[in-house]
Amino acid sequence: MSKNYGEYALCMKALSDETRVRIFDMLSDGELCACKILEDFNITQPTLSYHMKILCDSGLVHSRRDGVWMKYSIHKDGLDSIKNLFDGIGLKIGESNK
Amino acid sequence: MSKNYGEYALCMKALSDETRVRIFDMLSDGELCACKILEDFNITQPTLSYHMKILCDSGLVHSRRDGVWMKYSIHKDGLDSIKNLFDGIGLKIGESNK
DNA sequence: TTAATACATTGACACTTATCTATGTCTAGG
DNA sequence: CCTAGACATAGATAAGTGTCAATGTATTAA
Repeated sequence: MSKNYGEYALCMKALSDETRVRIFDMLSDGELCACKILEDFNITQPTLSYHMKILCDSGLVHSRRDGVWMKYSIHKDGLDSIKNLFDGIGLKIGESNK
Repeated sequence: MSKNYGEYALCMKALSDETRVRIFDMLSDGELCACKILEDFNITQPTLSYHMKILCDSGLVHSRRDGVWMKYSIHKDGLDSIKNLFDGIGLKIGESNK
């Protein structure tokens, strides 16, 4: 199974904006709706919507409707994918330092 | 110690390009000189120089002169920093799924 | 059906990015 | 002191990004 660097780059791009990496970290505490996230930032609602779309398209964040609200949470598979990349690199680096 | 999201975003931005994430992964096998890296890509030398500067500025890659050559390697501290971010998030997500 | 609320989409804009060609800088050998 | 090789910098440019105001869409409640 060869690595899909395009997908890795897409995930990194999703987290390459300070607002988005903050949102991603917020979601580690559990599911949040858009209006709750919006309270923490000085951006407009359309801008947040734009950022959430990028996070969801990357596969790192999952969304679902709950009535009028959109609930966002971390998509474990997406997180595991990049964790595996860095863990693998870390192992190889660590080995060479022994 | 609060998280420096700006630095995280900078690291992610450094890896948000497919060429750069490939280079970073290549470096997990050990130090490489620019001319060796260049062989693996269809880009010009100035473009590679541009990418290496971004990787170095992010703190993820270390560079040193060796005579005429520039040798690049992964900067362990930079890698550990983002590994800690994802590990921390992974732990919180894992806990909530127990 | 109407209104209110939450979110998405569109269009515009300034700014950033990835790439190239051309040129500059630094190091080692002769 | 030249020259050649390896890398960096500058300038140009097409494409992409983050932001907003304005508007559209979908859901719930009355």
